[in-house]
Amino acid sequence: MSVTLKEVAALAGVSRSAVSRTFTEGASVSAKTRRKVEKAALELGYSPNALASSLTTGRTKLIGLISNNFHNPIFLEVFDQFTRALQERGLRPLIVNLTDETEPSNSVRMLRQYSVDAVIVASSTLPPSFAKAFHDAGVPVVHTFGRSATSPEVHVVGIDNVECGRMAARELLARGYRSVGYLGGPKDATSAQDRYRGFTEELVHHTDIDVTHCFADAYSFEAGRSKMLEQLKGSPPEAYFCGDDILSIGALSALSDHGLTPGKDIGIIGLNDMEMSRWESVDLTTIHQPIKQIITSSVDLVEEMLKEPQRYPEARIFPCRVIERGTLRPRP
Amino acid sequence: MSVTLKEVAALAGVSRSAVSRTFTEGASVSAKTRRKVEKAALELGYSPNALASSLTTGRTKLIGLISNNFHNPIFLEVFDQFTRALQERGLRPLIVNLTDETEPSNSVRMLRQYSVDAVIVASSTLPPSFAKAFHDAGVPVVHTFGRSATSPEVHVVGIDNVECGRMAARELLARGYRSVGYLGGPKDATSAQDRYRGFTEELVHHTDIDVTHCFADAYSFEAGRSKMLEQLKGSPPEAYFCGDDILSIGALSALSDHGLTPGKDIGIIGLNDMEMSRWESVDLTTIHQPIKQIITSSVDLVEEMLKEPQRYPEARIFPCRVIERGTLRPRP
DNA sequence: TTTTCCTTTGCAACCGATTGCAAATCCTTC
DNA sequence: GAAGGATTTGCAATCGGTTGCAAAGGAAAA
Repeated sequence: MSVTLKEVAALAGVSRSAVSRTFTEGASVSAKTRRKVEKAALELGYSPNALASSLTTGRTKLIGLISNNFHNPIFLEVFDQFTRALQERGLRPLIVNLTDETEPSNSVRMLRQYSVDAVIVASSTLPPSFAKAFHDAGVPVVHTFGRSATSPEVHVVGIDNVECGRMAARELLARGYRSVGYLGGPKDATSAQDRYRGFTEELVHHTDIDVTHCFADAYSFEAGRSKMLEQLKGSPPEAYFCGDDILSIGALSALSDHGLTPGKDIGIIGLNDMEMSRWESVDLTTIHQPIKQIITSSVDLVEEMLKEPQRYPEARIFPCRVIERGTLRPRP
Repeated sequence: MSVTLKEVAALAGVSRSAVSRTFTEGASVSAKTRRKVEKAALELGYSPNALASSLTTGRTKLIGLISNNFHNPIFLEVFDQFTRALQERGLRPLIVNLTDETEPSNSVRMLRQYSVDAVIVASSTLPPSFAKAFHDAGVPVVHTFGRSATSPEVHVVGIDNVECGRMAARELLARGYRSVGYLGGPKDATSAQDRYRGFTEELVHHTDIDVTHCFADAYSFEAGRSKMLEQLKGSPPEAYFCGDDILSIGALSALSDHGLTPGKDIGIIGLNDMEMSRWESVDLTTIHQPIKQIITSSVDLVEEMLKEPQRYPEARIFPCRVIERGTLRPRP
């Protein structure tokens, strides 16, 4: 079927080692043999079998990329960035889509079977223990969008979710809202928990402000929408911090059902600043999360771990900032 | 580092073949040795190295998944479906993100280096020749969302784009629009071309109907929006067939800029019926493309090609249907 | 118990590469 | 032209498995 080292060696009239060496960076080959080999390789259409070489080198350049957020449009951007960043560095993403049915522990085994060089867990809804399982199995791991504080054993790249919660609270205060709510992601997601904590912490001394909260079932449009519809049945606060742009957009849809104008009747501030939030029809005030930097940094970190597997774990935290658009009333 | 066959064999007190055989379906091992081996494997935490075995078996269970549409939200659904369908069958997706910078021919070489068992080209904007390159290199390939007519050498799964164009034209006619336009995807995409052809073919005998057309630069929100803004500078037709929902949504945004109400002032019909099109705020009349069936069928086809590599190429075409929502005026 | 046949087992070669080591070749330098 | 050192080369072992083949073991039949 496909051309092997041996055939190239035969055609070039050299040993197999010579061929191998012409294709490995920094090996010792004379210009003459290199020429012969390259000619033969071209003629035969040879390119080395990465998997076979991984056997001896111990490196596959395969990186497991695990996620479970296939219903949040931000993840299209995330995948785009990740796949580009990885392939720019000659690494190949092996995707794992963690659905509710799939047993998480399976993915550890499976990725080990394919001897991935490292794993990126790209999700804020997977527990730190999940990322740690890879670490324990001896697989270098980076938890992108993970919780920074309580993950001392695993590299984390992302944002300070607690601080984002505070930031949202401050923003709502600054605009004079007297009652505010948090509409978070799933209760068991660390991001939802941390944002909640920051949000309430910031408001705890403002006893004159009414604070409520609730958690959506998922980071998805439908979840945000239905949770907001539920809220609107009662007496909702003046403004909401939604734990994610897609929740915000779901919430906006619910508002519109009730004939409420965002920014006027009810304030909404999101988190992420995904492309869609910039659309004129959405025009969502939100907290910008520097996705691209986070992802580039994650892949940098992966590369560094390949060189130095026992590297001491670190948390790389990127600052966020409020992007003012049309879904909060103006500052007084 | 990781546990190997040899160590398990040693612990279990059997030969390496015995261990190998306990882990390969349908090999001949007695219940007794199987028990011994399984015990030892469990104790050591052994799982076979898929890549090493691929060397002899010639099967990696790696499937190349190539796309370039990372700016169309429908592709999040597409990736979700593909990754699930593949992993349900024990296959692993190796993603290639074809950006403008990446040389397409590189991806052929790269995927061969990783000896993928097959390749899925999931894009309607890549030329048939791209898919064919894999075929020529001896790699089984399925072109999902590809052009059916002119690709006799490669398996294609998707829809009849010409027919969809006709369908859109008929729908606009049925609603009494007297001037209609086609706002297509990139001019060099076969899907954009075929939809255009069907659309104009259907209208060619309706000499009383004014037909115009234009092509957006990409299947993206921004491209749809800016192309529609451009159209609105002139004297636009009464209704548009947009070659994709995301183009439609971009177009809707442009309409709203001009204070035009879709369905009332200007009609829009899209194609795809992605999740977002169902959102109340979008409420897009569109032609439903059965994504899930297309993807399941693509993966089925991949599986069948693994069994029978020289399988005669076929086109699997799925019917589409109009989904009526709010962006066309009612039938008279 | 012996013969026959079927199942299970281990040996050893092989898959497509890499790499340490020693031999061979090439350059310098005298 | 020979000695010396630096490069380049090929051999052979190795990575972690699979598999054809022949030998060993077991069960059934005689």
